[in-house]
Amino acid sequence: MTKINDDTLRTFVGYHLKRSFNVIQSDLIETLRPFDLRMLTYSALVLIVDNPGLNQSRLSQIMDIERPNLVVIIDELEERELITRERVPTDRRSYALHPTEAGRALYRETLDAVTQHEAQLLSGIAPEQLEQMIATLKLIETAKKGQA
Amino acid sequence: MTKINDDTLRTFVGYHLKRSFNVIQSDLIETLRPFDLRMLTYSALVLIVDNPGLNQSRLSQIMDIERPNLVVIIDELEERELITRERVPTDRRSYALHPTEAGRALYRETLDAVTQHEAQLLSGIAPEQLEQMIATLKLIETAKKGQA
DNA sequence: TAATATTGTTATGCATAATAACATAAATCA
DNA sequence: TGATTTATGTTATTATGCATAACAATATTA
Repeated sequence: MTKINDDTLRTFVGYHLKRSFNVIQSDLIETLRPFDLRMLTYSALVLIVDNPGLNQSRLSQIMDIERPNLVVIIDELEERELITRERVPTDRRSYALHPTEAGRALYRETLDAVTQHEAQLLSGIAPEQLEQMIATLKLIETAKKGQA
Repeated sequence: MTKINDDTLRTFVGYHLKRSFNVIQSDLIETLRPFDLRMLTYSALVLIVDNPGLNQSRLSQIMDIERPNLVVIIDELEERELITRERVPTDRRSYALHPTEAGRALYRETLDAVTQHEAQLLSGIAPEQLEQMIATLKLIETAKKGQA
């Protein structure tokens, strides 16, 4: 069983990003499973609770997904009565998204669970080191627009 | 156009990882498009060139994907005559994967392109800062097994 | 030898993500 | 004002990534 050489791929920042993200993602999926939430439905719920009244267009922008892909997510949250779609009088094309009381309750429950699971997963890493990394990740996030 | 609040999601390391990875991934997809390669077919090609003779089982392990999902990737690389599948005499269940000359040539071309594109994308970030981040990412990568 | 495990494969399903086309409504502009 | 353009949400469609079950061929083990 000779060890496989991935040194070439290791020269890419993206390779490291993907592999580490996979670990966190697996953990998150397991954490959300008992609540019957997927990553995207969870993200959407959090953003709606924190930004009540926003519309789907804005939500799809911040979530970095296309509007058509958001429709099914919102459908699911609405069907489960975690959020509501309300016509906006001043712009009858769009819907204002609001959490229900059940939505807010689920938000609190899941926030606790997700926070604790991630903290547990990363418990072996110094907080300052994580903060340092997040600062660099933010630079990458804005690299597209920021560069020449 | 009020700014959307994603402070809650920003408390999660995974959120930052995902957003920054998206930026790098978009760039990589564009870089690979002229070569008609996707991320996974590219990764597989690189690993086969760097580890000639390995089999699909081992390759799927290092790539962190399930064996069934590797089959189509290998099919494509073989069909394009970038690699070959060769029966192993000592274990007739498995195939030894080898790059063709065309495969090695494409490897060299794409390696240059990918390296340069990533360097350009991240040119605004200090190399030491990136190295520091990679060290942290490696810790996360092994967090699953490493923790209690 | 019989039972078990491994390799590669097919089939299948779910989640994520992108595009085209459309109806409705709003904004622009000429 | 009326005509054109733009924005919002939607449906349909497609590609990609990723997981599981089941299987034939082969190898290993008990």
